[in-house]
Amino acid sequence: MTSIAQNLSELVGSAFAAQDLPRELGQVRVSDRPDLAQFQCNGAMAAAKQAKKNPREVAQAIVDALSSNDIFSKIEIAGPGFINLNITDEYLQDYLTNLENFGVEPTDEDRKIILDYGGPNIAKAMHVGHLRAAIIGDAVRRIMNFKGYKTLGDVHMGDWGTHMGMLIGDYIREDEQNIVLNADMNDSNAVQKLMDDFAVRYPKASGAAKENPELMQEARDITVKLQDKAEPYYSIWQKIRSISVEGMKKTYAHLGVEFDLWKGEADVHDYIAPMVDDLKAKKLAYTSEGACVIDVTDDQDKKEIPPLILKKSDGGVMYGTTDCATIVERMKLYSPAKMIYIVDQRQSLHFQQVFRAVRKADIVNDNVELTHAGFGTMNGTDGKPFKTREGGVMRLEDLIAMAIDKATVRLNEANLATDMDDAERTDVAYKVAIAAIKFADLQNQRQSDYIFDLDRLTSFEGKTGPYLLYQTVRIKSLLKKAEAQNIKFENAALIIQEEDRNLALLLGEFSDALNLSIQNYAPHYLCEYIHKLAQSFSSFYGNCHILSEENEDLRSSRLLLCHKTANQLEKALELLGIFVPIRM
RNA sequence: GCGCCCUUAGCUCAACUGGAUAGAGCACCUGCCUUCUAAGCAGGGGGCUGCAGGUUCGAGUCCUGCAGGGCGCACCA
Repeated sequence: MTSIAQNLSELVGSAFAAQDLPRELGQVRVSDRPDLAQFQCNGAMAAAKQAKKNPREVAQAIVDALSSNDIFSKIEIAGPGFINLNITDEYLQDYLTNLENFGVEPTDEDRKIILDYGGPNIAKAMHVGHLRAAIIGDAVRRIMNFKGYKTLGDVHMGDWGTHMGMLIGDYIREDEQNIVLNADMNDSNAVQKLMDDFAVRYPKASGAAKENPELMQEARDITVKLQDKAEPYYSIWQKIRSISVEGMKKTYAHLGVEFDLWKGEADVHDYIAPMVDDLKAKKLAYTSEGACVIDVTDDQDKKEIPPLILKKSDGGVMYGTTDCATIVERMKLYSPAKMIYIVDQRQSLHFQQVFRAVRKADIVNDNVELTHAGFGTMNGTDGKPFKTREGGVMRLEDLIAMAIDKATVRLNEANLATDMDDAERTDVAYKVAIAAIKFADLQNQRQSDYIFDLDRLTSFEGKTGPYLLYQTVRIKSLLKKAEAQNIKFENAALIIQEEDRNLALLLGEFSDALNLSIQNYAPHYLCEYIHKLAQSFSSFYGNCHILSEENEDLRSSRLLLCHKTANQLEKALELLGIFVPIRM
């Protein structure tokens, strides 16, 4: 069970193979000229080039081989050698009637896939800069899980670097470390107060260290001591970390972003010393300018790649060190097939260094894929890296709150809100808000920069998350009415007519979109598909009688088509981390 | 200086990895709520895909050069 195009690819591929041509050239895709055909295969032209034959002759041989097949209602050669294909309505009915798992074939990969899509620093308020990694990573995780991959999402927070030295240094200098040490973790007010304290103190300490070299040096020294787990630094750190994690979990939960592993840089500390010793023994690590480094250059390099620093000259470790050690740990614990880092594109040199280092050190072999699935920078409407009017970065919680407010206003304007109780209204506003934010972000291609536009992120009309929810809710409302009228349609025969055909064909594309998203670690392919499906339904809904259709067979058929559409929309949205309210 | 990325409609973005007539949303214009939710539908205008060459049956997509923008280049993450 796959998509319609994949099914056709097998047939056409066999026809190519029978002509001693590469099977892959039989790849069939949905036509980009729907006025000419439903599906197309372009392989004949490529095959002709390889075999030095006339493309139309090659195409003709394929067409002849396919013509005995009764699932095609049209097979034509067009232009230089396009093979245009239409399927019969009987085939389409049959495909949809037997549709299982939305046409998605499970993978047979049973090793783990590790997804790294968090990276927030502890003690810092989460801001909109954390949005993309969280949303894209969570969607990739959900999508891969649905395909049957065994994923592990790791938040991998920044908790072992110099920024911790700055914060701890500030507490000690002000002699206020007891605020942290004595905080009662069971008192939610105290915890909140401390988080607010971090939010003020950290920027202050960080700014001061940047201006004052002595403070910076002090922060570095404390960081080294912390990394040696010396007191009182380590105790203060532990408390800061556990409080921060609590806040972080709350925000991620609010966003509907989930992780399997709540690990940080510090968790792999014990792997570092043995790893460095091993690298020294292998003569890969050496001392340069007082630091312990590993060379990662390659003969074919066109640019200079600096070595990866494992230990700074003061003995401290950097995030490259912990990243390598994390890979050591992941190999040991999970022996994964892939590790995918969904991290800002600007980190690409860093990941290149890390990946080379661990391959060179034989920490991972060629059976393990290491990918930096980078995403573009979030810019403001002026094209520069995003800042609020006050010059800061907008907090993630503020963004969510704004979107919820806007959704609540919109909801109160609608007539149907009057009979909702407060709990339902709150739930609907929340779901609409999250859908708006997530879909606005996810529909962008992952790797290019994008403009952070608050109006767009909290927009509910047009190509938005709420539009998709709305269409899904409309179908579900119809189905509920059908149920209330005791209309049974689950076992109805599908009747494909002109009005239904586009929607029906689209239902057979789900797996194509899903696979593209997986291959590229890019949810925007799935977004594109969902939008097309929702639009196609909306058009269908506007043009056809469904519940009000007088012909009972046709009515049942259409209800069944609606039912399948709703299921697919709801599932696809779920894979993006978007959830559908009962009504809106 | 070296290297990576980007430039598509007025704006924000797509284009199934080289295919046919480059598609959506916003904004603008024209219709449609006494039939299933108007957060909607039907339709319209709007493009030398930054510029110039090249590769080939075929280029927004690949190669070269140029212009403009962003980013990264040893002890921050």
